[in-house]
Amino acid sequence: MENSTEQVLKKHGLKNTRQRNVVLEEFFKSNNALSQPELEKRLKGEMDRVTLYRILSSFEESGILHSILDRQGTMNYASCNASCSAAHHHDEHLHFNCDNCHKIFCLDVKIPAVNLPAGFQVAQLSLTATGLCDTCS
Amino acid sequence: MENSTEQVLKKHGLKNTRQRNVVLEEFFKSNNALSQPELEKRLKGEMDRVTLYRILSSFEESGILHSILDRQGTMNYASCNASCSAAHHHDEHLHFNCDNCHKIFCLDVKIPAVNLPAGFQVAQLSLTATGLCDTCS
DNA sequence: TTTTATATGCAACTTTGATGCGTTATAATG
DNA sequence: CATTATAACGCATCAAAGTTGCATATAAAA
Ligand SMILES: [Mn+2]
Ligand SMILES: [Mn+2]
Ligand SMILES: [Zn+2]
Ligand SMILES: [Zn+2]
Repeated sequence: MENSTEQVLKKHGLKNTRQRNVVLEEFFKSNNALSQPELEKRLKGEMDRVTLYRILSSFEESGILHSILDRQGTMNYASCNASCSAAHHHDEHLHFNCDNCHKIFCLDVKIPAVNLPAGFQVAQLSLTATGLCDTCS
Repeated sequence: MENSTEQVLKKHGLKNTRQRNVVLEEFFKSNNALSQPELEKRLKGEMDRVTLYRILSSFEESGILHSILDRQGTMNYASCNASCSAAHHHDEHLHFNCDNCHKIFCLDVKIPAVNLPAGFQVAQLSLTATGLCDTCS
C-alpha cells in the first residue's frame, strides 16, 4: 500500500526518497504556493538546505511544481495541474499575491492576449496581481 | 548652467550629489531597463555598492525610477514617465524581457482588465512578456 | 562662513543560491 | 535475498544580492 506522495514520485520517474516525500507532503497540505524560505523553516532538521533546493528544482523540471516569483523576488512553488510535464508546463494563469497575508494563490484566470509593437515576438506571458485575497478582504 | 540630471534631482527635492548624477546619467544614456548587477559593474570605482543601493531606493521612492523584477528574480530599474511621483507611480504597462539579449523594455501596452473570483480585491497588476525583442527577432 | 542635516564609505552581517566531493541509500539485477 | 550501479544526500565552501550601524564628508541653508 503506497501513499499518494509515493505515487506522484513514481509517476514522474523520480526515486522514492524520504526527503522527497516530506517535501511533497507540504504541498499536499497547502492550498497556496510555498516560498523557499517558508519551506526551509518548516523542514529544518528534516533535510539539508541544499537537498531542498535540489528537490525543488527536480520537481519543477519534472512537472510536479511550478515556480512563481513574488513581488519581493522570493521564489515560490505551487503544485502543477495534472497535465504538466518536464516537456511543457501549463501554468499560464494569474498569480495573486496578497498584501496582507503574503500568500500566493494560483487563480484559474486566463491571461488575456495583448497586442505588441511590431517586431516583438512573445514566447510567454505572466500576469501577477497584488491586493487582498478572499480571506483577508 | 545646470545639466539635465541636476534638474531632475532638484525637481524631486533630492540633494545634488556627484554619485546621484552619475547614476542618473546611466539611465539617460539607456533606452532599456538596467539591472542592479549591471549598474554595479558600470559604476565600479565611482561609488560604494551600498551607496548605489540607497540611490536606487531613493530614486524609486521619489518617482524618478520604477523597479522591475525579471524572470531570474534580478531587480531592474527604468525611468518613470513625467507624471510619476513619490505618492504614486504610473507604471502599469507591459514589461518585455528578451530571451536573447536579456534586455527589459517598458512597452506602451496597457494591462487589460481581468475578472477575479469573488473576494479577491486587486490593488495592482503586472504583466511581463518573454520572447524576442524587435532587434533580436 | 558657519552650521546642520543628509549622504556617503566602510565594515560586518544575512539570505539565497550554487558547486564539489565523499558517503548513503534506492532500486534494479542476478 | 544479496550484490551492485547509480542517483540522492550531507557537508563544506563559495558567491551574489541586499541590509544595517556608525563615523566621516559634503550639500544646502542660515
Ligand atoms: Mn500557478
Ligand atoms: Mn516600466
Ligand atoms: Zn491574504
Ligand atoms: Zn533582445
